[in-house]
Amino acid sequence: MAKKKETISIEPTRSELEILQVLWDIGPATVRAVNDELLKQKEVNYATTLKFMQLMAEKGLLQRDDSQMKHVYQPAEKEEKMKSQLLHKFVDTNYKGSPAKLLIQLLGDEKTSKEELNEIRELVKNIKR
Amino acid sequence: MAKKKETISIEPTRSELEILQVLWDIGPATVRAVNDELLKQKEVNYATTLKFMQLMAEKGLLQRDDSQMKHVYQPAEKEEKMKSQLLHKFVDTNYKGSPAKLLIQLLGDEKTSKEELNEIRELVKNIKR
DNA sequence: TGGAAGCTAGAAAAATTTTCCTACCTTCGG
DNA sequence: CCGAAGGTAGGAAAATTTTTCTAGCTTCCA
Repeated sequence: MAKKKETISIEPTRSELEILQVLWDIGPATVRAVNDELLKQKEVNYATTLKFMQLMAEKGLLQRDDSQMKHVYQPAEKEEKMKSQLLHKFVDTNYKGSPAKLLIQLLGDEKTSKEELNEIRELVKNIKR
Repeated sequence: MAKKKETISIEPTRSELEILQVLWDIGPATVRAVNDELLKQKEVNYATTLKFMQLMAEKGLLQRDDSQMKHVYQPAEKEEKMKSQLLHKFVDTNYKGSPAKLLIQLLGDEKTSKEELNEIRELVKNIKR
């Protein structure tokens, strides 16, 4: 039996991704909870967050349980799946589809700390099989 | 003497990045040349490309030589510098600032081919010292 | 030399993304 | 029961990004 690998059709905008990230981090939540989380990062209006989450639910980015007065939202897709898709798109766009090119950039980049570099080396060493 | 590391202030939009990529690939070029390149990928209107490049020059994303009738444009920044910045922003947004997390995703991802994985291993092996 | 072809620039429209006002409903404490 | 607090939905507006039309200038060559 083959694994299903459909592609997520709707790509989140920046703002939508912020909301998704909050939900992945804290789990299913109300608009209020998400908004409170966002407030820790930047100024946001409750109505704006509400509208986004409603739109995202319509688009299929979020699922919502509206059986209660306080609707509870959660991401329609697992974080890993969405991130995988975003990463591959990023690699396609910026590294002509070659993850190795991305890695080269990472390894050669002054902004990548020594600790990060060591961590990366460890990772690959262990995977090596 | 300290190295300069100013941050590029303006972030390119998707469309702007496409144009930058063409210019990085083919070198300084006229709007016509860029548009022809873009046409290989998708349908684009000359006037649209022109307008983008004009705006990008205004924003400082491109530099232009308008001493001749056919203006010649080129990216204001080196590809590596811009890509580095985009990558770091991507890592911040999606991997909480940890490049290692990104790598884990890459290594664990079914969509990453065996060839790519091997290439990555080679890379890190060679870098190791 | 006359006109077609190619170029830039300005203005505007269209499309998408983001923001917020406000009306109305439900819940809850006094 | 009443009013305050907090919830949703609808409708717009604002801001940003993308697209296109067209006027006017220059070049080129038939």
